[in-house]
Amino acid sequence: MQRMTRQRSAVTELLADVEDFRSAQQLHELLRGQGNGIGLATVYRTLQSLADGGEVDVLRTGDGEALYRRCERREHHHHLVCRRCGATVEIDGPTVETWAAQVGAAHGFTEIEHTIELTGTCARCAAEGP
Amino acid sequence: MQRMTRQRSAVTELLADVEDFRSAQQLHELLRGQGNGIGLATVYRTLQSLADGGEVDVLRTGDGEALYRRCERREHHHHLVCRRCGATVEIDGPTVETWAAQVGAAHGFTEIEHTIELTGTCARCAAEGP
DNA sequence: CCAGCGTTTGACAACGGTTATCACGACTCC
DNA sequence: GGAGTCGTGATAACCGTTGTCAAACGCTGG
Repeated sequence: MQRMTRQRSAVTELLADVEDFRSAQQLHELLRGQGNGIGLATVYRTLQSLADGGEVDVLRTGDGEALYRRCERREHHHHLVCRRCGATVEIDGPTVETWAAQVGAAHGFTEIEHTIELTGTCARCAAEGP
Repeated sequence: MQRMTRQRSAVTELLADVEDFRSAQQLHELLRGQGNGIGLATVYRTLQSLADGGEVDVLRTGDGEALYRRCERREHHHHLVCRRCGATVEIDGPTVETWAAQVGAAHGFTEIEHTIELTGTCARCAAEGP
């Protein structure tokens, strides 16, 4: 049975405020910074259980680090992420969904899943220059 | 300057034989097993340099492990991978390329890159049952 | 309100994949 | 053949993440 603790609500509230994908360690630091004492292990556990429940989305960075974000929509969708500032736009692409299913079926594969993530530089970051 | 050593050619030859995505550690074991003494660090280094040169493709598994594979085509493409046996089909999708570029541009993002990977169960594995 | 009990927490250790270190060996060019 | 360069490999360090376990906590029924 799931219990509501101070730590758990601190994490969910923080996620509600933060727009972009953040690592577990960043979230831990933020919580510490705002006076909410919390253990790192607890942050990981909480994020994991939220992810399992589909409450947050998980993204793997190029070097294997996991990033978390609370998304607007709970249904299946993808992301367009700024490589500079992490700003994120939620995307849904009926086009690619059907494309993925067709390609899989064409090669005799079943139970197709797909990972689609777009990365770019957002307008604001592009304006700032290097 | 790149030098051709016994270890380097052992890795590239092994990659030429192996069809599916393998982890650095698996490749290391294979090399050891076939009598080719080689250090783990060297395997990592070699794979990294091959990946930098676009000679092999790198795939990140769900838990952050890196998998390597020597692909037929050097141009940009994607993969359909069997989640059971690792069998891989190379895919190119003009559809998704243009879709990705359009979606990015529509949100003011520039220098769009995309990650698209399909996972499924191949016909052979599906036939075997659980 | 309180006691009891199962859950959650958190400091810390352990883990697993990857990368850095550095002494040694191999190769190259003169 | 000697000097300088580059590659190797055992080992240690790294870093994100997960396991451990006693203590603290939240809930529930009395």
